[in-house]
Amino acid sequence: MAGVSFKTVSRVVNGEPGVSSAVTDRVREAAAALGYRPNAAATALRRADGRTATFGVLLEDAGNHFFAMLLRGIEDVARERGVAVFTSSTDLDFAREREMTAAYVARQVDALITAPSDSAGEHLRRVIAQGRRVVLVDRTLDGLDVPTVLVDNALGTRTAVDHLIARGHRRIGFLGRDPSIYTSRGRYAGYVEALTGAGITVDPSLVHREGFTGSSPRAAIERLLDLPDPPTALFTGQDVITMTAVSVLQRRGLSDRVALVGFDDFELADLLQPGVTVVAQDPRRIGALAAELALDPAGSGVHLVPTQLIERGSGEIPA
Amino acid sequence: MAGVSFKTVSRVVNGEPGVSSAVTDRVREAAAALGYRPNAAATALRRADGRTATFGVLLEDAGNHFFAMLLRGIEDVARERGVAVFTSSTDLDFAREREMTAAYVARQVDALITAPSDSAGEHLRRVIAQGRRVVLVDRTLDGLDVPTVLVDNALGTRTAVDHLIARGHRRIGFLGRDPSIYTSRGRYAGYVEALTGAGITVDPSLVHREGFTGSSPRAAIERLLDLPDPPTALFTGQDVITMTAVSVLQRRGLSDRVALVGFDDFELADLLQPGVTVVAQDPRRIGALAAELALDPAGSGVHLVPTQLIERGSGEIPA
DNA sequence: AGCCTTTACGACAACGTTGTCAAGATCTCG
DNA sequence: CGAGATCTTGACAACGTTGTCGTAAAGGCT
Repeated sequence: MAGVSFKTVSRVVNGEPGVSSAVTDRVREAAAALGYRPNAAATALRRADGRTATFGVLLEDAGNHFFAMLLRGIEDVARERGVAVFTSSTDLDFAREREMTAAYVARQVDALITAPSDSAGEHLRRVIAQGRRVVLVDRTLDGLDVPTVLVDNALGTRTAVDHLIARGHRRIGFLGRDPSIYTSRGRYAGYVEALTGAGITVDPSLVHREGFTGSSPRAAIERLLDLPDPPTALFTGQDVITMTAVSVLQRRGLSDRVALVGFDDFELADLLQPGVTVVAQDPRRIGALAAELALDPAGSGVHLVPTQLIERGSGEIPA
Repeated sequence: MAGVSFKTVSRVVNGEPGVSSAVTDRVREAAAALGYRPNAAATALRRADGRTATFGVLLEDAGNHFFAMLLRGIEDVARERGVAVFTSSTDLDFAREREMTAAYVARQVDALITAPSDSAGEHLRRVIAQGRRVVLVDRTLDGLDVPTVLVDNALGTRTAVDHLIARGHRRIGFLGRDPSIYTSRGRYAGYVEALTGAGITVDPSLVHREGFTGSSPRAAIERLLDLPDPPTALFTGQDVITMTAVSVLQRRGLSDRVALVGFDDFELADLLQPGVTVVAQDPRRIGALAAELALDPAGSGVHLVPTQLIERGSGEIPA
């Protein structure tokens, strides 16, 4: 339509030098009139560096507030740099994790940003060996030397449990997710450290770790509260479990009697009665940092994003 | 490595007939050993139908619970069918909307699933004219004959406002988003219909529509409650505004005095005091339906997903 | 004017696949 | 045992770009 070779179009579109301004204008006009967009598949295929300007993001659940905000953080950075983002949720299903990793690799993503399960080590190693960039968020795996963004789960939990201990609590329940989840292990470790640091022995009957016990968090909380010598405080190791605890405590009229601190902030935590004290993460920042590491060829190492204890009432109930 | 031509590899990988089982095994072994994955860019480039098994999803905010769940619904269906999903949030910024649409078109998505702004008509028309599949969710545009998934915003709102009227309320505040948002217009229309249907004239001083008024929802709620003759009930036209209303009412100690019904369900709505009555949508179903329409070449028309009034207490406070 | 440099373009190969076609090997059946 | 059918495989073009190179035209210098 502009009466030039397709190579000249390529030059104009990519802003390469060596095209007269008259021809440039003609090409631009024709491109606008036709709604021409370069075919990204062909571009990626031909480019020397093979870059596709695409990330693959693989998280547990894009419907969960924490991961949704993490995704927003990735998006924010990606959009600025013209990178498109594939997303998918695993729901902790390893088959899906493998399948989606393969799907992203087939689509030649420039980087895979993922919160891996413990089992992911093997296939991630292959992905890395093929020279594809991998960035880990929220969770990590031994022996994988890739840029990683984490929080100090043990430290955050220690802060929370110390906070409860300082208010006189000795019997503090722990409600955590399956220990096969990296964050869950760190949080349990922090709980144990805090208690032993204060000279309190860990009472296994106050500990619920999903997958070990088999029962649901709700049943576990009920069980703890039904003990002859029930806990005076609860630490919950994830937002969903925290909300479950709030629900159970409310239904039993114990909201103002049993202290509660949860890991992860969530919407409306301040509007509940009492407000829920939490160890907050900054998932948007975690995501943004991960995306920057994915874009920076020199990016490496483990980056810790700090957590913050937010007092809202539930964690300040004395023993 | 398997000692065959690359065409034979293609046959094995795609399960085409006419390859002996011995060769198939050799190829599979070699592929496994090398971690070979077909290059999706090359495949898409060469395929007769040009399919990329990729969707582009463009919503307002993946961090908002409604859109996050909508995205999950899309993901659920997409994964089943081997489709990868690009996601991006516009935050109502039209420049981003255009930019990301172009980015998805360049990447040859099989379908663009989007909640369009009013301004998107022009560029979407071009995208459709180029033969690319477009599916609208949550919002629609006149003169775009594409598969669409909506809820009946006016009906849902009428149900909510009728519910308040049935409990004796006559002065019912309306707190909505910018009328440039499709859903916001339908919800306001439903509010007006319900009131006039009950013989109540709409009092403009009880109506806040962001963008018209200029002020924030929080300021608007404060203003309404400060009126000499304040509303006895509020209808809030979106989850974020509902949460703001809960916050203001709580701070003023009016939670048990002023009735409240909100559009959109949200987490913890049942754990607030009182529980928040809402007109709930089923965003996951909306997303799943949209994805199915995107995959089905025969999919067309406007599909309405029903809303449901969930009574939790705040909407049952009498005048 | 004659030569060299620069500018502005096009021709062509290549990226890694799939679709088409051809050809050799093997099987079937009278 | 031979002719035809079928089965298995490879050669080659093509998808829409980018990178390399060639070349005609224009410009600069002596």
